[in-house]
Amino acid sequence: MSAKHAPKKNFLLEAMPAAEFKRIAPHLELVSFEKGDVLYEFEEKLKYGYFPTSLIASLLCSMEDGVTAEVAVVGREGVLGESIFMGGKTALTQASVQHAGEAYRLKSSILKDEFDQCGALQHLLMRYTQTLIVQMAQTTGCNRRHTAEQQLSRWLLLNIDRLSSHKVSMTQESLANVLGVRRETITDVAGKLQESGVISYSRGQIEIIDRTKLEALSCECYDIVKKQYDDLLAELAVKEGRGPLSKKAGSC
Amino acid sequence: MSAKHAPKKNFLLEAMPAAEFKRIAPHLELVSFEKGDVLYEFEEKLKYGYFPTSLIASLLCSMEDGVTAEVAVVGREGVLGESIFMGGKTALTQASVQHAGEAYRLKSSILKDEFDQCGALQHLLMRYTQTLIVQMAQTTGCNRRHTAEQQLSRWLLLNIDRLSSHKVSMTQESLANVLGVRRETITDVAGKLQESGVISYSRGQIEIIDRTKLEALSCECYDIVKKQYDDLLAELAVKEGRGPLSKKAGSC
DNA sequence: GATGGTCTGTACGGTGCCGCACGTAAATAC
DNA sequence: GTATTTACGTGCGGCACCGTACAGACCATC
Repeated sequence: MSAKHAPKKNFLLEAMPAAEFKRIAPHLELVSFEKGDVLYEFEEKLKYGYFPTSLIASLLCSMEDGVTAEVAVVGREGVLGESIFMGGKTALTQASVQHAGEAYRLKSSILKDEFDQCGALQHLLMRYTQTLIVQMAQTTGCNRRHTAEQQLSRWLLLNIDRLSSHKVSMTQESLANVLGVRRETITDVAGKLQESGVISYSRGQIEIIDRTKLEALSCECYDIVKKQYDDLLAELAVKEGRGPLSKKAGSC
Repeated sequence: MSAKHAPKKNFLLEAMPAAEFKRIAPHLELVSFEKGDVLYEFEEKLKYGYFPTSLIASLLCSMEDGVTAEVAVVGREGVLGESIFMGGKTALTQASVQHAGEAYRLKSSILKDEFDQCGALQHLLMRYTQTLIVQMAQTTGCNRRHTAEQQLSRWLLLNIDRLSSHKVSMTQESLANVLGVRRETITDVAGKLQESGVISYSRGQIEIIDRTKLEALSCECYDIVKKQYDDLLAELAVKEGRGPLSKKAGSC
């Protein structure tokens, strides 16, 4: 199931120059995942890196008592399995599929080798890792300082951005897991959002009715992460047409 | 004030092969910082990367209302200013000095150029960035799930590890800022630790009396971050003698 | 159309931390 | 040695979220 040139969109793959993409294209496999699938566990040896096209995954920190907390959201703008190219062998977090969909997977060895060519892919992956770090930092602060309502709003916004849809499929139970709160707290908070006409919610189907209100209810964390994401995309778009990325010639 | 070969210890610099170190050595400047100094603000353009030898800095996420929350701790095992080599221009977080001390600073351009040689330094910095990511992820979860007492214990342990001392100089006010809680909460929690003979505390001087108890009071987050840190150090030690790092020959 | 599973709503006491206000004691300044 | 600053202690009401328990509402299946 080797991929044609960008049949489905992953923004990082899309931004690669054609010559480089050709090298890895034969090794890309498009695979499907269901909600709840775990791409890898914390400290697990990584066989593949994943470039989502339609799925969305959460990077989760799972605690001793079994509860979890989301560290970051990754969709088609990113990649899963940073530690492959960052020089480690094992996963830095758990990665869990929140919205079913597809991703290109690439064997760790291939990904690492291509990364070590010090070409465009290296730049792209590191650049993306930066946005991931900012998202993690902001999530840390958000967990410390903001209310469940703000966090739910932020989460919904981050996810519909990555879905290009105003509908999210997610039970209160699942939301509680990613946000690291009780299921009842979600019932409470989501209920308020529904009353004020911001969302409608029924048996795991959330529909965003009033995005503007949702943004107002969210905290600055959304804006900060969004800005990073936008900056990254803008940068990727500039490179389109697959010219060489602006990298110092001969630096490697 | 160019540096001799490793006159003070920064573990990353120490782990560089001699040939590479020679290239950057003339550009390293040893500089002193006081507690409270801000090395860079979030989104600030970075002039220098910093390799701490004796100082300890916090990476902080600062919120709209002026409050802050610590995202990670960086000491002589690490580097400050990742975004220089990760391809961005601006700081991903604020970096604030918690314990006065020294660091080697290196102009961004020099650091970036050396990084782009795809040699040992690149590997080292990326490897370190990984441990940083794990620390951030764990801090996120810790903020979500653990009590102020657990977090204070974790913080103290992380810091004395980096100081090789059992004394920490830090007012309750400062502690409240990094942990993202009220000053009074620190009074409360630190008071309990003092009563049970774990620490002694007087006007900004904390002394760890019973490290074992402190570890018991801390959460698993300390162990996880510590393990990452130990693994990194072990890896660096193996490379000592400044042989070439195990990097695929000719990959660049 | 009865059954069992999934998903959501509600209720109640408990607690960890907040916000605020004020008091005190040690260090510093002069 | 008096004044001021810095650091710490305390007390009280409040609130967000927790833990637990249970009830209803919707869905699938047969």
